[in-house]
Amino acid sequence: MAVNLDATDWAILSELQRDGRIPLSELGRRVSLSASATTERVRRLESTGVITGYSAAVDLAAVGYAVLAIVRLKYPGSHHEPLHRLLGRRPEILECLRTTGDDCYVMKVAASSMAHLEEIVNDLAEFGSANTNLVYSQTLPYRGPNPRR
Amino acid sequence: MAVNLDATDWAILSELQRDGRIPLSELGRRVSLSASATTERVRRLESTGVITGYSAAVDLAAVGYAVLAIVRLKYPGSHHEPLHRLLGRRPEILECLRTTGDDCYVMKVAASSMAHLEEIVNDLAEFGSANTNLVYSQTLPYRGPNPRR
DNA sequence: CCAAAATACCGGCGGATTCCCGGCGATCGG
DNA sequence: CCGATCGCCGGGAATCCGCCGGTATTTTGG
Repeated sequence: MAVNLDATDWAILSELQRDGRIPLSELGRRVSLSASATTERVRRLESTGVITGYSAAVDLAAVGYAVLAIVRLKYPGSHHEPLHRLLGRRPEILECLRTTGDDCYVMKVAASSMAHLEEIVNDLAEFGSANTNLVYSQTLPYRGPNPRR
Repeated sequence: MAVNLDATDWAILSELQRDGRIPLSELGRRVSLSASATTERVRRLESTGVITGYSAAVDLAAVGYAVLAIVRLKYPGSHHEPLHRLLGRRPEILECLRTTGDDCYVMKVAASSMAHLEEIVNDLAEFGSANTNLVYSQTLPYRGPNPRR
């Protein structure tokens, strides 16, 4: 599953994580490679599954989601389909991880207001006990993996 | 801070979150707009701060980070600089949110092995009591905001 | 050690895309 | 009614992408 990456590959990943829309020619310039060699590298990274896609980052507050919360859900039993259906129905649930420990699921939830958040948490509480923490600020917004020096 | 978005804007955001590298002409085709009108819309979304950037998504396991964990840190006191310095020194810490509740910080941490994870958590435990949960799987990988129907 | 093969890189060409215009039509305020 | 503003469209120049053959370096196998 793990692919071997050299310094140039890491440089490419770093640039593409910082700005996923730079032209390949510019990317080549930054990593000191010709455009075609860069293209080939990127294509390989994509086809080996290192790069799984590209996406625009959207500011939550700017689109009306003023509240962000971490919700931990203790979910007894093993009927997971209803939860999956809820994930499909609730775009406000932005991310959902299954974890070890007391809390089976950890989710990131966006809402436009506290009332809105309450509504979502009510839905979640149908499944188990939900523990909610509001997010003050993103001390460190998500950054992709970087080489361990 | 919040910007008003019409259905076309949301369609653009949706497409760009799904594939941040599609040509603007193709994007225009998908949202039924000319290339230049699309360009103008995207430019506006960028300059108003709705779109904060573009980035490539990198598979953690594929680059050697086989272990993912959620670490919650109870951090007494208000000396946050040392933690910030640690964030800069430890690329394995992928994300860090400051939250309400008992746990002041919630982080997402990637490691190549349990030993590696232990090392990182040791660093964190210098600051307060760290509570770690391993991630089995990403039930729902991060998806950006979508309109609340 | 040498030769053959494989790999990674470069440069150039045609087609597509982006960027920058001016122009058109609708909406708004006076 | 009229001028101004806004969003959209279409066109042309510059740029970029995808594909090609050719060259240098590394790897493989005898």
